[in-house]
Amino acid sequence: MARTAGSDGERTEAAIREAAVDLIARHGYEAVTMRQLAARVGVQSAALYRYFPTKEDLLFILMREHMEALLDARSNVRPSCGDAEERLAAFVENHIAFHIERRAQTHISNMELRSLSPERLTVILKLRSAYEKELRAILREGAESGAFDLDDIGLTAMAIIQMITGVIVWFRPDERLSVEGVTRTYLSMTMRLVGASTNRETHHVHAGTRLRA
Amino acid sequence: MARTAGSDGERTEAAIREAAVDLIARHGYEAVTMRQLAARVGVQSAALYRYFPTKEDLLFILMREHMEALLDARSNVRPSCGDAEERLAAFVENHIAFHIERRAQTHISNMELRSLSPERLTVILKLRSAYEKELRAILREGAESGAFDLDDIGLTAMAIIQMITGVIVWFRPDERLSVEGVTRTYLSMTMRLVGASTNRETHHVHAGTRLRA
DNA sequence: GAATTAATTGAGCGTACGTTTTATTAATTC
DNA sequence: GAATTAATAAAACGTACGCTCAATTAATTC
Repeated sequence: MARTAGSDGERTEAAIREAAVDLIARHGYEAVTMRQLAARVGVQSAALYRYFPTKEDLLFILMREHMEALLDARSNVRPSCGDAEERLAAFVENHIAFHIERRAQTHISNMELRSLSPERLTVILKLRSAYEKELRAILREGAESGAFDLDDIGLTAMAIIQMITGVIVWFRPDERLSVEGVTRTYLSMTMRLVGASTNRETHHVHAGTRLRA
Repeated sequence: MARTAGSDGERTEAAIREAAVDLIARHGYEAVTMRQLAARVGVQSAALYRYFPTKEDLLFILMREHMEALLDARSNVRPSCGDAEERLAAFVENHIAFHIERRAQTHISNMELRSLSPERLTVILKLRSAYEKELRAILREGAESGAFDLDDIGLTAMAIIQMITGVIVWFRPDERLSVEGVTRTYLSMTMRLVGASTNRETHHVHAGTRLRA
């Protein structure tokens, strides 16, 4: 046989991306085969090569688009330029919302860096550090204005990123914890971490929900 | 040819483990081949099977021993039973020291869980949660005694683990940052995170080293 | 120093991988 | 409605994988 009735390039490509994100996030890039991916899409493996020249191209495209989407999401929230604490809160809230919504892509972007060629790895790492740079700028502003009290901007930035990205490792949205609740708690922890002055006030507001688990 | 002059089972097995840890941490379990591993050891791939029945057995053994070593290291530090803050400090210091010293193994234990069979995955996850349970116990004690001020024990524990394990992602010991300096900063961040009361004092002690980066 | 055990090689088995090629059919254009 | 383009199937190519087996040599035992 050959072209199937109702086949559509755009839909097929989207289906490939979707299936690839899910499979690679679940089993890892190296463990996923092109035949497995094709089967999930409902197509022969040769058909994949009409849309993505190689397996690594597919991985790279998925990762690059995820990073670009992260930077875009960030740009759309940034304009609200208040003080450092407001900006940090916006950063954290956006980060957590974005990563919970895109668990699978985030997993891939964090785990499969070593499967990229050196040049492509560089591209992804540049996008990543552009994002992290924004956090460092916020921390620096807060440190200089006295809004924050922290030891080391670089270390604090890494610690915050690790902490708030770590949510996707264990958090499942339909449990005892809502996205809002988790975001609120992480925001509170972040503020304490940077020694924000409004620390204690923020606290006592939801003192009633404390000490779960 | 066959048995080589000076060959020794114990030494060969140790060499296989060492090479496997390095290769798997660098390239990922799925990407490393038995032939590649054998070449690194300086042996034919068939020889590997004298020491490890399958590739997955090798992975599992490496991971299990790493987790057991982590729990052992923890046991040797725990007896110093002071208040919650002291115990938390001991936990964090031990955790960071252990993970910096065993970067590669930690990477493997965090990244290659999905390559284990369900039964073996369960074994590793049990060891992991036994470790995390200790942290939660410390947090609970501190929350109840009033030494700490935190929203949610479970979330705080996960946040701390993610934060202090994240050190191995970017930290390289021979840079501007010493192991001691990083540990001190992370300890300080942890204490702020849990709302420990001695927060501010600890701070001003090394106020002179602040605001790097 | 013969018998036994330990350690390894070299060849190869069966399978599955990423990818290419060619043919074929569906949709679109004119 | 013929010509063209888009989308796929089917088959296969070359390679590399995890792993096994038989043979062979080094070390150890008695």
